[in-house]
Amino acid sequence: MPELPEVETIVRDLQEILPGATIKDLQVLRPNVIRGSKTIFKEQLIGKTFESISRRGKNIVANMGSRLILVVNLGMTGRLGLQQDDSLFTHPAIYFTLNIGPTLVYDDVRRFGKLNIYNEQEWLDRSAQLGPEPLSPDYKHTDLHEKLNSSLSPIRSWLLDQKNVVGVGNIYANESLHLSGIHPQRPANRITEKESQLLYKALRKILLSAIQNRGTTLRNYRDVSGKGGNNSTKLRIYGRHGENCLGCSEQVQRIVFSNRSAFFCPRCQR
DNA sequence: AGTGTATCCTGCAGGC
DNA sequence: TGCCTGCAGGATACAC
Repeated sequence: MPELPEVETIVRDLQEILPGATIKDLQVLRPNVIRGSKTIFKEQLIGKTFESISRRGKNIVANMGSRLILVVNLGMTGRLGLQQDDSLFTHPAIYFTLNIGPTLVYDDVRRFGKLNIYNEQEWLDRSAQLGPEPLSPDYKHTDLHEKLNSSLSPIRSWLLDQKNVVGVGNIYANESLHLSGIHPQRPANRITEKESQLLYKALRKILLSAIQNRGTTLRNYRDVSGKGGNNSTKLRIYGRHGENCLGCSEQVQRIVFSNRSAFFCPRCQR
């Protein structure tokens, strides 16, 4: 469910709440959302204090002190929130009892999300396998162009692969490709330098404005306080098949490849 | 090596 | 109403 803008919104919310909070107790109701044994997971986390919260791609990264890192990937329907109103959590998977404030809840309808504990080195290694952050000032359009050159895969699939660039999921891949006028099935290595520059700009613009709108809520996504994001009405192409393209009024098409829907305008995107 | 597909789950919308 | 099918923001193990 959540892509970079949604995870960024949650991380900013958590930064206001968690640093300094100590985990007093922990209940794992759904063991399949954690890697490894529930007993070890509890042993490692109970008594630890949240030192800082950050984001790497679609991962929420919590520094727990003692060189221990808790990494939360929300999958499709994962969500972190505070238990101020029980009715908000339909599928609680983990309860974190803190020394201050309400209980922190990890809730996940489909349980595709995962919580992982790493030591510092393990996380560095894992993080090194991920691609660059698209919003980092170090990320240049030439980085994107060079990497595109070595791949035959359709550009929409390429954008979803976290080894190439992190944080982009199906919504923002489709949105960026529409804004830059590139067909989702175009082989990555057949994107011209000029087009890759357009894609680079589109990607950053789309992600930044979605962050400003606190993310896209189609169904399950909620911020930490339980509110949906405001970006869904701003979508230009995602989910709009059968409607008119905003640029040229041609009908928006939907096709499926790699088991995911792609939306595009046959006139604006070649 | 580098891609595409099936799979993990539950809920919901739409067709009959 | 109820049953069936398809589809949903992600990541990964596997087959080619």
